[in-house]
Amino acid sequence: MIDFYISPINIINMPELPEVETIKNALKKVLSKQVILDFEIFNSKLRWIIQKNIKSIIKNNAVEKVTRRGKYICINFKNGSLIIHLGMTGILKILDLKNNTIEKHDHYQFTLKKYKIRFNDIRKFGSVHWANSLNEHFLIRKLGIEPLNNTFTQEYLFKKSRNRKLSVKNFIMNQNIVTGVGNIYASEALFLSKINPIKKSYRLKEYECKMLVLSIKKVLKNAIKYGGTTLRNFKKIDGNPGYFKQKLLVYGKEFCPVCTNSKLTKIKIGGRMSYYCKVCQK
DNA sequence: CTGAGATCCTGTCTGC
DNA sequence: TGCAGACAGGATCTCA
Repeated sequence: MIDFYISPINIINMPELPEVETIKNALKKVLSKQVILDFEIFNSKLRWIIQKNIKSIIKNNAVEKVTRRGKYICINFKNGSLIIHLGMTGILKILDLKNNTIEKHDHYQFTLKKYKIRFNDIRKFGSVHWANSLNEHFLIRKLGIEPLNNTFTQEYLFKKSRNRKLSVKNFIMNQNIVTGVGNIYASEALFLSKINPIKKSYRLKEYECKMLVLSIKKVLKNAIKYGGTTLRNFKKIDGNPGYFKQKLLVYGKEFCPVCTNSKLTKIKIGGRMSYYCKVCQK
């Protein structure tokens, strides 16, 4: 009766940095110092084919620590790391050892001494990789700065944005610039910064970069505090849904929370739905 | 190198 | 009721 999920659990949920951080922290409690007794693949065709040799590498190997880099969960062993991405619909189920019911969209699982951890992903945008050296892995090595680090500053963002013609929204969602910001928190941070998401990056002023850096940090920290955004049924380790959704200012909303009479503009930028107030955001 | 657009996937929703 | 088509989006890939 210990079955519970520790990931966003429905379609239309987008695990971004706060959600992955929350999941990582939950996973840490279950996985730290544990020995992997088995690794089984039910369906290897995810975003990338799951490497067949993972089982032989991690079997009887002990987890040293669980970390996060951008939107990736890293399970670190003494000789390397597993890199897990949840894609859009990936969830991790913590199951009783006796649970042998493989459900639709279950793709792989770890067996520990007391639990099984099973990955389920409807849209198969998720992935799992083994890396002998985490920071040299192709998924990790190109990643930009962690937004909650002190090195993520207005000077950095200003410098990086020079000569860039793409929209600010796509710019801050580029994982090679700053990691972990996805569609929801990009919209939120741009609203707090009073910056129009379609503005060309090279036109950002220094004070706008300052606002943007502060807003990104604020939005992400706040979301972590509230346990990640709930779009439908995000469940934390205790099984209670997160409730940051109610805290969202513009994403999925109809009216501007500041100038309440203005209808928010809803357009696609780079193929992604974007919400902003054309009165407040210039 | 840059940036725009296609692509992968499947459950849900809309319209005929 | 049934079914076709649109839609959602993270990250990579292709192409100009």
